[in-house]
Amino acid sequence: MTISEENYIKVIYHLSQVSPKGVNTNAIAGMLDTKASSVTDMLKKLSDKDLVSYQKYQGVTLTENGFRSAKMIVRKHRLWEVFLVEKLGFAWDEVHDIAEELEHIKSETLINKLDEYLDFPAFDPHGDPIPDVNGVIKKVNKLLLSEVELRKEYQCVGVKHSSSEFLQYLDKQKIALGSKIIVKEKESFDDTLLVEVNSKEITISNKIANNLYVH
Amino acid sequence: MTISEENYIKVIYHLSQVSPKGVNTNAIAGMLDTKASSVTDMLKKLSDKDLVSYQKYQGVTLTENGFRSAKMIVRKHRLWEVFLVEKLGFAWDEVHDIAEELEHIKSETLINKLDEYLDFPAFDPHGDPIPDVNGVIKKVNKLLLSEVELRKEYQCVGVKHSSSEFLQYLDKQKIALGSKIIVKEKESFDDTLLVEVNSKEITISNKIANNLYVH
DNA sequence: ATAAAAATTTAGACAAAACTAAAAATAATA
DNA sequence: TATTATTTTTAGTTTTGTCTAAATTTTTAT
Repeated sequence: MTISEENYIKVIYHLSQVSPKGVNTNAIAGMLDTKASSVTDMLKKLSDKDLVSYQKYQGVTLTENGFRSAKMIVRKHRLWEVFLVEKLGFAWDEVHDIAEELEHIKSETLINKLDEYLDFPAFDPHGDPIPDVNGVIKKVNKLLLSEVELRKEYQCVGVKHSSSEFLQYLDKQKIALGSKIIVKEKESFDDTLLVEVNSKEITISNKIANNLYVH
Repeated sequence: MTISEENYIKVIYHLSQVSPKGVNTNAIAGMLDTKASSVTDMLKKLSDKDLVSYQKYQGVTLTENGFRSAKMIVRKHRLWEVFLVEKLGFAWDEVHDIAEELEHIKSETLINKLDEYLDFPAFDPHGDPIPDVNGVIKKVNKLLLSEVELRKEYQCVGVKHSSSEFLQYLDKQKIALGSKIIVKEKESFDDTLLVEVNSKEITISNKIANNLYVH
């Protein structure tokens, strides 16, 4: 697989989680910052290689092969992110682009040795699960902070989108994965939350609450 | 720079060490396993980018820019090799191809953090020097085992070519970088050496002696 | 010095992955 | 249902890096 093919497969994998019955050409184009016509070309090629099943105008799904490949790319991406944060001391908002390159390094042995070196982590620095050597993904029932019950204690376990701005906001508020969090009040007008983290009370917008997973 | 451009620059850098007054088109083609005509095309492009100075039929040399870039690629390659051996437990004959991919990862920050993580090594697992962040390379006056004086103690510091077969031969003979070595006798007929390593006497062919650096 | 050999470059072509513009199919709406 | 809007595909180009075959330059050898 070329780097380009891998990027398509990965994007189709992620989009499949939202639209399992078929991913749209335009959606793929949007994610890859390319044109719909380029996507069509690539889908034909991926279909010939039995990585996706594709019929004109109907969207694509991953085949067994494509699904396996996708999980291995995601595995690489997330393991490299752990390495960058845990070993090299990068901040969690700095690692995505570098991991985007590292995920295309070919060697199977490399990634399995890296996995071992990192002590077989199950989650990456953003709380996303890392497929193991067989592609098995650990499930956690997490919910968005915006959906939790009042006055109950939760723990931060992940972020929905890992944009730099959002992650840096969390850093500034000293909210990290593992932080205990309790929603004290919910403002019914704009869904702003009054929460307790690190024994301090802060207010959190609905937009933030909609992007933070707790457990 | 594209990956392909980087590979050309790196090869020109290595060949320049042997032919400093101009590297031949064919030599480059040989190293990259490509055709001379492809090399000519690329040399024009690299020349336009001021990475090499090139005039038809006269061979190429690196410009200041090209030289700096080349050293950074070599720096990346060798730092990754150290990482693979020291941290991930690869054998020294297994790391070349993987480092060949890793050397093209773009981030400056990444490589400097890796350098720090590895404790700023000056040499890679094969004894080759690693350019520092400013491109400065530590020189060591090393000589080939075939050129040393009899009965004097030397230390292995590097290999000339790091082919798997050669490295595995050294492993088998328990010769590692840092091993003390003394040449006891030299057979004048075929230049075979009788040497002492690890308090054991072994015979070493001229071909081996011509590929092992000592100090 | 000249012919033969080797090395290098040019010219033209190809595959991969992208693009633009136009055509076709599907979805949405009056 | 007919029409419009949106999405997707097709057709034809472009760029990058490669190739083959032919032409040119340089080197070697007679």
